[in-house]
Amino acid sequence: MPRPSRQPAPRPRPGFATADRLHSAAIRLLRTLRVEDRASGLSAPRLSALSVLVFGGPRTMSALAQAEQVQPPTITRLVAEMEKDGLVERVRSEADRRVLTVRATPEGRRLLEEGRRRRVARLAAALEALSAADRKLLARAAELIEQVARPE
Amino acid sequence: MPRPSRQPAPRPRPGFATADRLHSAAIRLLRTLRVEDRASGLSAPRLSALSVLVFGGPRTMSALAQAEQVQPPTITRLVAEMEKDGLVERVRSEADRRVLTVRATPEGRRLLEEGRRRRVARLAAALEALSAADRKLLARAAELIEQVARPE
DNA sequence: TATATTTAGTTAGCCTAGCTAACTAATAAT
DNA sequence: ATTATTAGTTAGCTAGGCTAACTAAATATA
Repeated sequence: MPRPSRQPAPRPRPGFATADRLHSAAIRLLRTLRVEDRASGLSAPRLSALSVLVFGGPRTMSALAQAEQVQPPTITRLVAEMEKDGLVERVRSEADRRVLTVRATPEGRRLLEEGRRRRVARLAAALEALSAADRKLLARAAELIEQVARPE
Repeated sequence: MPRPSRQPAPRPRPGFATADRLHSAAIRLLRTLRVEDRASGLSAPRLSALSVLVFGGPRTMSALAQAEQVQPPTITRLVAEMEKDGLVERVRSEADRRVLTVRATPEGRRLLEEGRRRRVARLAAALEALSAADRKLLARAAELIEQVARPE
């Protein structure tokens, strides 16, 4: 008996099952590592913004909003509070006086890197349960994911 | 010249570099897929809680709080609002009348699964840029990550 | 059995972080 | 010169985080 629906049967993409498993694994991985974030004393939005600035470099308010997938007013306030706490600095652009460039302060960078070290250390400890070959496979997988997960 | 620090030189763990790369890759991956979440009309905390209930099954308020790594009052309110919106239900336990079990409603499940489908579809599309062998490698990597990222 | 302790969850009240709408100031286009 | 566009802010609302203090049920203890 044919399917009664009006739409054609969904053609299964080759990588759908893999995508599903990879998606779940990534969620579970980050959920597990997130427990280390409490120790930093920074909220999730602050850690996330700081990570963009530290690992991706300084950028304008708008660019930061886009990276964080939030609206501009959210960034205005977040950055204002973070600046008050000495985590970031805003610099007015000479070329275009409307534009503000935000960058992490040394203190902000230090805090973020410390937190990241804790997360990565926990993951590294967990990876020791694997064989060297499996770790190698994961390293390669990380490369592939970076390749594929380019923000469009 | 020996290092002047008081602590012994940090012995590099075998998997530290791999852990670092994997961590970055996972962050970038989920950041990329997150753009699909707007379409669900649900906030990040709601999607996250719903995902625990749908994929991990019903659980008590406390267990949900622990899974979400938030304090009990946060869950009380989140669940109350989600119940009002028909996403979850609370059921008083017969055995212990203090305990409430939370579960997703069919509507909650439907919304979550739709959203997940969108995220996974986007990832699957991206994976088509890879060779079948590379996709196979990622499937294996997902298994390894699941193995390693057990919430302790 | 009566009381005390522990446990599950809620309420109150505060702060941060999300949003839209409406604004200012600077630049670019007409 | 004027108009339109762009970058960011302000105002004001809602959702979601916290701690402290509470209620009610279950468990332990005197």
